[in-house]
Amino acid sequence: MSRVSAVSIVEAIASDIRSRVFSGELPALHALTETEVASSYDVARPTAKAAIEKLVAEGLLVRGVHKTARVADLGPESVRDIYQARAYLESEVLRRLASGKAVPEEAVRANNDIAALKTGAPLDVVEPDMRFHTSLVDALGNERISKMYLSLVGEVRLCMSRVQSLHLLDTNLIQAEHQRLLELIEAGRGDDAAQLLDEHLGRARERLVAAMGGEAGPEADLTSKLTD
Amino acid sequence: MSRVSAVSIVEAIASDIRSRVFSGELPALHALTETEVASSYDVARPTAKAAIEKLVAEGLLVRGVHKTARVADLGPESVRDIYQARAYLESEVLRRLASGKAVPEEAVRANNDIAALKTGAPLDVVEPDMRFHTSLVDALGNERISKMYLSLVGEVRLCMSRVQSLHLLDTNLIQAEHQRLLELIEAGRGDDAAQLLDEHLGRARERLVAAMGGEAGPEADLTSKLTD
DNA sequence: CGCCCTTCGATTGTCTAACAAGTACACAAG
DNA sequence: CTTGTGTACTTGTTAGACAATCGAAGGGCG
Repeated sequence: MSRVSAVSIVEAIASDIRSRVFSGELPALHALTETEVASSYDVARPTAKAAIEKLVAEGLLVRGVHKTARVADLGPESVRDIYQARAYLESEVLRRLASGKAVPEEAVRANNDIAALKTGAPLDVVEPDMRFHTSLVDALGNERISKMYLSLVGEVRLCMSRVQSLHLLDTNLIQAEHQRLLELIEAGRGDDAAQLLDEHLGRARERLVAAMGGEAGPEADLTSKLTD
Repeated sequence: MSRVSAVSIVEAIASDIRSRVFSGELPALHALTETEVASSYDVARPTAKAAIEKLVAEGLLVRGVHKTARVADLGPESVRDIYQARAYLESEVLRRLASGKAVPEEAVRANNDIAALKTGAPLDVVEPDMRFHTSLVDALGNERISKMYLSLVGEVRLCMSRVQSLHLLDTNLIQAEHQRLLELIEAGRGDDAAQLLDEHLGRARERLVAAMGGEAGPEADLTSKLTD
C-alpha cells in the first residue's frame, strides 16, 4: 500500500506509476489491472481507472476495449517514429533559433553538465541530455510545441527503460555534437544545424533500435526516408 | 435526450459535444456541468465526467480544480501560439516533402476542391483547406506528427467557430498559394516553400486575431488578403 | 453606506456496491 | 487436431452517497 498525496489522487497515482515504468520496475507488456492498481494504492476502482486512462492517453500504457492495460511495448518501428518526430520538431526549432542567433543559456548549462560528469554510469547522461534538447525546444516559447515535445520525451524515456546497457553512445561525442549545434545556432547557420541534428538523432535512433533487438536499419541515408 | 451509440458511450458523447462546440452551438465560456451533460445524454455522471475530461485533455474545454468545465476561450495569444505551432510543424513537413519532391495526391485533390467551389458561403472553404494542410502532414507517414497536428487542427476549428464572418479569406487567393506550395515542393525548393508557408499562415493568423478583437500584427497585410 | 466575514447552495472529487458485457483460457467433445 | 462451450476474470456503466471546495448571497461592523 503505497502512500501518495498531492494535488489530485489520480494525478499522484499516475505520476507514481509513470516513474515506476520509467525506472523499469514495470517491464514492457506488464499487465496493470484496475482492481490491482486500486488495491495497491488503496483507492476505489474508478480512481485507478482514471489514472490508467491518463497514462494510456500519454502513450505509456496501451489497452484495447475490455482488455487489461499493459505497459507499452515499443518496437523498432515505434522507436523510429518517435525519433523521426523528434527530428522534425527539433530541426525546425534549430532553424528558428539560428535565425535569431539565440543560444539558450539552459542548453549551455545542460551541456556543461554532460561534460562535467566523468562517471562511468551510462544512465547519468540521459537526464542532462534530455534537458539539453528540451531547453532548446522550450526556448522557442511556444506552449503547444513544448507540450508536444514533452510527450515525445516521455516515450523516449520509455524506450530507454527497456535497454539496460545504455552504453550506446560515447558521452564525449554527445557533448561535442551538442557544442557544435550551439555554435551553429550562434553563427546563424540553421540549415547546417538541422542537418547535424538529423545525423545526431539518426545515429542515436539506429543504435537504440539495434540495442532493442530490432534489425539494425540501414544506417541513416537520411534523404531517402521521407515518404517511407 | 440525444441518442448516441457507437463503439463507446464516452467517445460518442465526447464526439457529439465536440461537434457542437465546432458548430458554435456551444459558445466560448459556456459552462458544461457534469450533471447537466449526464442528464442531457441520459447517462450516469461518471460517464459524462469521462467525456468532459477527454475534451479537456484535447484542449477544447478548460477547467480548474473543483470548477465547472467551460468551452475554451482562445484569446489572441492562444491563436498566435496555435498558428505558430502550425507553422513550425508544417514548415519542416514542406522541407522534407520537397527534398523528396513528393507531392501528395490528396493535397492536389483538396486544392482542386477549393477551386471548384464557387459558392459564396465562406464556411465551405474551411473543410477542404484543412484537408489540404492535413494531407501534407500525413504524407510524411509519421504517426506521432500526424496526431500532434490533429490536435492543432481541433483548436484551429475552435478558433474559427468564434468568428462568424469568415469573409476574411479570398478563396482564389488561398487556392493560388496552395498551388504555389505544391509547385515549390515538386521543384524541390523546400526553403522557399517553408517561407511562403510562413507568410501564408502568418497573414491568416493576424487576420484571425484581428477578427477576434485583438490587435493585428504587421504580418496581417504583407501583400494581399487571405486567411486560413 | 460600503467592506469583510459567514453561511449556504451548487458542483466536483471520491467511495461503495452492483450488474452487464466482453475477453481469455481451459476443458471437453467431435 | 480442431471446434465448441463454459467458467472466471476484467472492464464498461450505473446508482447513490458523502466530503471538500468554490461562488455568491446575506448579515455584521466600521
